[in-house]
Amino acid sequence: MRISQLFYQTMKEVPREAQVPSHQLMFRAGMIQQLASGIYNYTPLAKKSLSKIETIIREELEKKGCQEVLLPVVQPSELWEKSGRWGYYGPELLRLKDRKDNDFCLGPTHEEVITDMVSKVLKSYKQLPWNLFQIQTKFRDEVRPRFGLMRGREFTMKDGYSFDVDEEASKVMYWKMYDAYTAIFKRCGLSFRAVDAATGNIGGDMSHEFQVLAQSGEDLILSCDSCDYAANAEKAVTPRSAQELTEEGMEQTEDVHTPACRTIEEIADYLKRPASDFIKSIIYVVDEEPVLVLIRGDLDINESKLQTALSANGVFLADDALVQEVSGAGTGFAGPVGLKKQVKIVADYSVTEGKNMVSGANKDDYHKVNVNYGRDYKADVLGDLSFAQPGDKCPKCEGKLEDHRGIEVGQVFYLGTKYSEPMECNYLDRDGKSHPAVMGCYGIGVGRTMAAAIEQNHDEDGMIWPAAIAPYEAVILPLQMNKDEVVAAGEDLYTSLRDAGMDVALDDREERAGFKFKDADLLGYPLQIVIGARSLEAGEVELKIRKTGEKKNIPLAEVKSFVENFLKEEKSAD
RNA sequence: CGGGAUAUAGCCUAGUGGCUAAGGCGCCUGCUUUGGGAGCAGGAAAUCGCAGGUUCGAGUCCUGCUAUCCCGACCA
Repeated sequence: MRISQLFYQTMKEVPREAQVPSHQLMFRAGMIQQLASGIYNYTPLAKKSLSKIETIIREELEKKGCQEVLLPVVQPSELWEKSGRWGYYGPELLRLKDRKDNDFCLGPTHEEVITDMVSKVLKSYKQLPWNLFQIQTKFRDEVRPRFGLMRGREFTMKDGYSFDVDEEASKVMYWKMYDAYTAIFKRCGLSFRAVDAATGNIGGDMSHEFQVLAQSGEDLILSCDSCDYAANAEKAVTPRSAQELTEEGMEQTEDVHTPACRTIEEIADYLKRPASDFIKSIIYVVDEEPVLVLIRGDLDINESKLQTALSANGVFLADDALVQEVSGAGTGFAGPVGLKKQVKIVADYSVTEGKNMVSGANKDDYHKVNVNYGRDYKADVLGDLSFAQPGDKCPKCEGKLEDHRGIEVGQVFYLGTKYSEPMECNYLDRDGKSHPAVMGCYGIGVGRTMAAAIEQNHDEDGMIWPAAIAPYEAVILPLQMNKDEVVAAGEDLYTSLRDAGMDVALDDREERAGFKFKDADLLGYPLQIVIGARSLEAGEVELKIRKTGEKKNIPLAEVKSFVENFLKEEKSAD
């Protein structure tokens, strides 16, 4: 590409809105423009990088026997009603109507459509397995889009879905995809970790996230300092377990007056006891049923674990009216003993760890002291509902968990028959018996991967692209555009590198040297090939490796092989 | 959805109720310059987010709306 013809513009300043490095730098480099909140235009530089990521994805998936399809963005509500998600997907699902007043949505994901598609073709076990993927636009009406491409509303995603005869075959497929993802992100030149993850709304019971390690990451990851255990903090297992309490030392419960003490902090302060002496009692609505959730006062309820523990489709905080109805008191005074309305009680292991705890008394302005698990109340479900903390013991070994920030660029799920059953995606086995296909699903955020690469690889001068996904692998910078021999050397080199199959740019603009250097640093070409009058007299050009800042003079005749070797090495997956 | 903030030229910003809304970046013309975002001269570019209101007078004050960002809640 001749930069003089490239559609782009670089800038020295960034808008106040851009907060994270990838957003700021992509803006300054003219790669993206914001069209609306969470919705962006991608200019040629961005599109080139995206395409390279997509190519890597396609190559690695095809190696595993995956086949590419293309499914609609606009999807009829019927499919979503069939899977049950039309009801509980919530406002993130952008719904619209056509001229005939029929309901549609913009696809935030494609389980429904693909399962429907496959069900029309699937007849026999002989056809399986299938693994289908697409690279396509998704729309999710995020409550709070932010950080440029990191959390947009409209974005490009590779989503894949596998169909197998049984759980065993599906799990083999799962690990095959795990390997493919590992290969993909390695080839993209990213430093990442695969971590145990929660499955959330999408369902299923096994999942890994591929997290690019970067300071600006939105996710908290906990990993063991001595074994290979790593998990998203919302999934990471805590060292707690259910304790058997003896009655020894348990004292009589008693209601105490605690006016206007609604939060743990207020009541702890008022009674002069540590937060860990309290039982935090929060009423949730779980699949339309009120549930009382208990946890020790110094811990927080992990809604993701709660949802999993109850095999629920969704968990939401109850509103004040429901709190009143269940507990008989205003918010802040609920407790497990003496509820006005008996509801299911779910408790974290932590409430079994102490005696004579304090909870709400289900009476306005009163708390109950000396509440003991087992004697005074029991939970219908007792489990691990808290967040693991850095420093906690590793659930797999004797090591300690340490924390990292991560950007989730991919996730793999084992789904089971969550979609194939309601959507009647069935096959006949050897004996003529019908079974739902066993599914897995696998996603990669393409734009987010690009943004994550920048988050992980930049300095104060600009981006530092991994060679495999750089918009251009190298740039040729003829410095004195008024000197014919400099211009000619640039043109020759440009032609020769391009003929050798390299993706290079030629900065043929009538600009001063400093200007070109600044632009080249900002755009982050892995390699800058500088052609200046001085070194050219000696038959040499100067190469600058963007990543290390290293500069070396090389005879013109050797440039091609040097660049070739450099790029080959940079793009190799280690 | 709660809290906070912002909206002035393509971009970044200044602008105390009062004259023709100011500067930088970028853009155009000419000269000059050519190894780290040069210099000089000239020029184009603004419905001050939208709608009301207060006022002799509003970019500036008030109300409503919209959009955007930040923190939190939320988030395959």
